[in-house]
Amino acid sequence: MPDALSQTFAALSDPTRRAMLARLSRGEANVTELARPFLHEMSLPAVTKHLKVLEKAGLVVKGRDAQWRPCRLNVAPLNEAESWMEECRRGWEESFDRLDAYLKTLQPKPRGTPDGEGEAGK
Amino acid sequence: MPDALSQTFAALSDPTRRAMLARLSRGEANVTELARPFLHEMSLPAVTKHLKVLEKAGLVVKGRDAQWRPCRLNVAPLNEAESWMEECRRGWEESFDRLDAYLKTLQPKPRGTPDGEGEAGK
DNA sequence: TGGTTAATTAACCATATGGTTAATTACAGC
DNA sequence: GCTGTAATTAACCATATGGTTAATTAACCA
Repeated sequence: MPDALSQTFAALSDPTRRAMLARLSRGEANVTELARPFLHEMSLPAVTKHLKVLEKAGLVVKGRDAQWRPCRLNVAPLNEAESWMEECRRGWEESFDRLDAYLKTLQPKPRGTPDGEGEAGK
Repeated sequence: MPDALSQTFAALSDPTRRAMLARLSRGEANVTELARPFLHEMSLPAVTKHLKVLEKAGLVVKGRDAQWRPCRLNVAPLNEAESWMEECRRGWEESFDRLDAYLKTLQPKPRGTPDGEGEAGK
């Protein structure tokens, strides 16, 4: 799946990677710094691989300073992912509005809606 | 990875599933309706599987009406995913603020900051 | 009872993912 | 030119994912 959104969401679908992003959201870090919290659960190469996933998704940009690779967060893909979700929720809310309007159409009862057991549809 | 956020993001990391969610965001649909746009690219069982992924992630709720399974979108997991991202971006923005404050500390130049080539750090 | 439609399950396959250990590259400092 | 540190690559393995076809379940209809 080479499309950007899929890569972004896939990158976010792992708790290790999310933790790395959260770490980077508080400032630059090189690979060993990033890896430190996980070195009791997994090896350094595993971290490198996770980092590569984040990089390919564009969420992390890796620089170079001698033998260190200072990494920083890039939020652009996050924004695109968020706006997809936003769009999705927007449609959902509109579908509620449409349902609401439809129900008003069905039940013209113009005076005080004197209570009622609810149970509108079924 | 049984944690909810991971499941949500993983569910969103496939274009077919996102398209199904987008469809559901405009209103309920049963499985064949949901599947229709994809039946030229994949089989019905494939769609069923995608649907199951969405269901396990809590993004879709499947009802039953005779032999039909009316599906509707549930946005709650979307909200949680979005707020994780929001939190991540928040940290990122704060780190910018901190950098800004730090730079002001370094460069007390109290009068008009008469321009400057930028190039603050390096 | 038998036929049709909706949907799922079973069995299988190829590739992707997430991890390992061991080897390798790249750089700094003496 | 060695030695140590940072990081990646290589080779490998187990399991997960995304798809297939064929069979099955479940409901309606007549």
